[in-house]
Amino acid sequence: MDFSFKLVKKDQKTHARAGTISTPHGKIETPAFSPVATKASVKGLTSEDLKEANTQVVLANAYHLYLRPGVETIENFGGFAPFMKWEGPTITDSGGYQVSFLWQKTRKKEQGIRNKARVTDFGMYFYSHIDGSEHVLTPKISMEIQHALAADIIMALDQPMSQRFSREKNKDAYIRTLKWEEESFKVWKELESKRKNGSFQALFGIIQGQTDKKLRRECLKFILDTGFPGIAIGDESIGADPRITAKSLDAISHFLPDDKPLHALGLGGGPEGVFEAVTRGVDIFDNASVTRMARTGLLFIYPEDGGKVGNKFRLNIKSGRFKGDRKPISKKCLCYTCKNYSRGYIHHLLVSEEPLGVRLTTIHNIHFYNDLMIRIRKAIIEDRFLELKKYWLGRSRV
RNA sequence: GUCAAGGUGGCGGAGUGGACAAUCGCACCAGACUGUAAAUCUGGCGCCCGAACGGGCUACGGGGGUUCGAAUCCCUCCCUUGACA
Repeated sequence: MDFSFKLVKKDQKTHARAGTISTPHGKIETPAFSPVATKASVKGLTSEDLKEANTQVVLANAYHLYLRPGVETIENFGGFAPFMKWEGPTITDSGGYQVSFLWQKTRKKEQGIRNKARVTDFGMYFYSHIDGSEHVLTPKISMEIQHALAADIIMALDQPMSQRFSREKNKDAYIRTLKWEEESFKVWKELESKRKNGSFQALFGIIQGQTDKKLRRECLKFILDTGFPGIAIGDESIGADPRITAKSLDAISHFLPDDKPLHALGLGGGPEGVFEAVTRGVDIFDNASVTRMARTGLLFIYPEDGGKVGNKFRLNIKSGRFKGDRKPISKKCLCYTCKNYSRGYIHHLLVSEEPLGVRLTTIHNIHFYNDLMIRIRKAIIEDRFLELKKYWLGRSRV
C-alpha cells in the first residue's frame, strides 16, 4: 500500500500535530494547505508557479471534470495531474458538494438553464450548468469518475448538511451520507482490487453532523470502523466563522487516531481559522477563497505588516491608497511576487483587469498560506505552537 | 455666412410640462467571499443635517419669459458637430 500517515510530533497542550502523508506521488508534510484546482487548473498559475509557491498538493473536482472535458479525455492522459502537468500529490472531491448547492448558485447570465437538483437515496439528479443536460451522481459513479481522474486521495460521496435546511432535511442528509459512504467504500475496494498499474488511491470518509457533537462522534466512529484510510470533515459548519468550525472539531479532536490524517473540506476563516483548526487536529485542508480573494484583490499579510484578527490578515490592493505605492505587498513575504513587484503595479494590474495581476496575486496568496503552514509545522515540532498562535491572534480565544 | 442636429451629474448617454436629485452603463468608493457554476457578487455615489422615516440647499450651457409647477414649452445669447457656400 502506497499510502500512509505518520505522526512526527504531537503538541502537548493542544490537538495540533505535525505529520507526513505518503502517497504514490510524493509526501505531504502536515499541517498542509491544498490550493483548489477545480477544473484541473489553479486559475492563472502554471504548475511551475505552484511549485515555486511551495505547493505540496492540489485538489480538483469530480463534478466539473466529469462535465468537461469528460472522464475519458482525462483518463487518456493518465489522470488530471498529468493533464495539468502536476507531478505532486493530488486530491479530488466527490462532487456531492457541487450538486447539493447548485440551486442557490444560479448566475444571472446562465438563468436560462435548469438548475434544480433532486436527491434520492439512489443518488443526485442534476442538470449540467453548461448545457442543461440531465445527469445522475451515485456513490458508484462518483467512485468511477474519481478512479479515472486518478488522484492520490479521493472523497466518498456525501450530501452536506446546511443551516438553511430544515431539521428533517438535515437528518435525511446525515443518514443518506452514511449509506453513501458505505457504498462508496465497497465500490472503492472493488476498484482497488482490480487495479493493475500498482498505484493506489486513498478513500477518505467524510464526517457530517454540523455542530452536533453526538452526530460528529457517531460519524467518526462509523468511518473508523469501516476502515477508510483517511478522514475528512465537511458540511457548512467548516466554513467562514472560526468559532463554529471550532465547535464542530471539538466534538472529534479527542478521538482522532494517530495513523489517519484529518482533512477539513473548504476550511475558511483566514489565518485565524487555520490556527483554530490545527489546534483541533486538522492535518490538511483545502480552500477556494484563498485564490478567489487573490483575484479580487484581497491579499494576505503577516503580523509584521500589520496583519491581525481585526483586518483578517489582509489588505485590499484595489483600494486607491495603494496607487503608486512602491513597496511590496508584504515586507516579510518571500514569494515571487513580493520579491519582484510593487503594490502600485499590482494595484494597476487588477484595476485594469490585466491577466498578469491575477497570476501575481494568486502566487502571493498561495505562498502566504503555504508559508503559514510551514511555520505552524515548525512550531509544533519545536514545541512552541501556542506561542506562535498567540503571536498571530493576540489574546487567544480558545 | 446659411441650413441642420445638438449642449443633462467625473465621462458616455436616457428623460422631452408634475411620479426627477434625474433610468442605465463606465469610472470611483466601501463591503462580502467554504469541498470555486465567482478576474464574481452586493451596496454607495450633488452638497448639508439625521441612527432612521426624513428634511434643507444647489443643479440638466448663460440670461430672460410662459405656467400653480420647467431638464422638458417660448425668446435671446454662447458653444459643439455635420452639410452647403
